[in-house]
Amino acid sequence: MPQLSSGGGDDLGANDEMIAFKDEGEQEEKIQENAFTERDLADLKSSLVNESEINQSPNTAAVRRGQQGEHRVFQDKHREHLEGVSKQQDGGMYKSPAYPGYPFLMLPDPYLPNSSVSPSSNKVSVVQQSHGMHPLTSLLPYSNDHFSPSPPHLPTDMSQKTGVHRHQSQDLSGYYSLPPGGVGQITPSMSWQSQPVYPALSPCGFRQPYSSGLPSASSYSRFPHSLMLGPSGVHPTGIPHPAIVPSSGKQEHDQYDRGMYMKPQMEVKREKEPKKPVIKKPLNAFMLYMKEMRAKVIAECTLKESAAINQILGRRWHALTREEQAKYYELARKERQLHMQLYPTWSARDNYEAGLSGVAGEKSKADWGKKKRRKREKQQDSNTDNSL
DNA sequence: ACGCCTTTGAAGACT
DNA sequence: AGTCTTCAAAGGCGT
Repeated sequence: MPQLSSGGGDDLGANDEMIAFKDEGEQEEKIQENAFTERDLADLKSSLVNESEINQSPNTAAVRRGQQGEHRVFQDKHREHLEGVSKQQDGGMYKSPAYPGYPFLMLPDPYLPNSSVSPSSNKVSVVQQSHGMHPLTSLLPYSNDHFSPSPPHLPTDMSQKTGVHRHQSQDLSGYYSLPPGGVGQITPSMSWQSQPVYPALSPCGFRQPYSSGLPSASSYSRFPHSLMLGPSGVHPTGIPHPAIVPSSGKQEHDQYDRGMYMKPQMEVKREKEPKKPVIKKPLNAFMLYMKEMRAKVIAECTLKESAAINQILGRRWHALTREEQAKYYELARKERQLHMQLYPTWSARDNYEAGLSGVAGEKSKADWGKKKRRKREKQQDSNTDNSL
């Protein structure tokens, strides 16, 4: 792999890595992406409309799968690259920052209550955003007061569950400058706040400033509202950890995400029907990227449909340089580490069908199999249609 | 009210 | 080991 052969410890942006992109046609895509014009957006919109008008043609899905396969090639390679990156980073990347910084989670000095981010500081404070925040993103702000390896608010079976496959990460301190038992502070290497992380190219390809649709302060432009932290840094609900949400599906997730915090109406509902909280999955790199960029796409493309936005973001994701993507991969890795640290007993399986069952992790295998079959049948149907 | 769409990546289940 | 499935976010839309 070119990216792995980049010298074992060399900078992420080695030339040979880019050559690999070019060979895979990614370079072309990048060029196209940079040239993503308003017309492209219109095309995308119209194509979306057409897709729906063409009766959700399975061919579209097939094409998309093909494209995904294409992407997978890149992703696989990229993943391998990042594994190499991670090894490098493990070796002290965050002692000597390789990246300009992370676009979110950490706030520049002006936004930090104690201005904890400073070259001389060994820790980065992260405060809570008020709404629309990723649960795990909000994990970071939690102080040691809130953290315990087995948070008291967790359902008891979380800690007692058998078959625990998670264990305390021993190398977490390599990423977070953790005091004994402490989480919520990060090593200071992300001295990113002084540099623009992304080119001034909008998600739609518009080369126009973000001044119109986004917060006027340029500093804020890198912090979409969904990633902005709230004033207090304290979870208003009293739930010690925002990654834990009521377990009944989208609606409550939305409540969580938008205000994060339970509305009175919700409290009434909870009184009637107490539900076990759900610990959400940590966001992967792309999800983190989407979370950051979504607001910009919405503002500049006047799009609201998430499906369309996600398509744009998917393209832009592939248009990112490896260095840019690596930032998100690394951040996602950190979040996984933190999540693992906070919830050592948590498993992704806990949330399988959690929304339907209302009881995380207790959905029967049979029910899970039903859904699998249903989806499989769905795909078979589309394949059948394609073959006709 | 709830599921789908749409994206990528991680994790778990399955073959 | 390799493949498949689910879930994570988001908000409009359809049922």
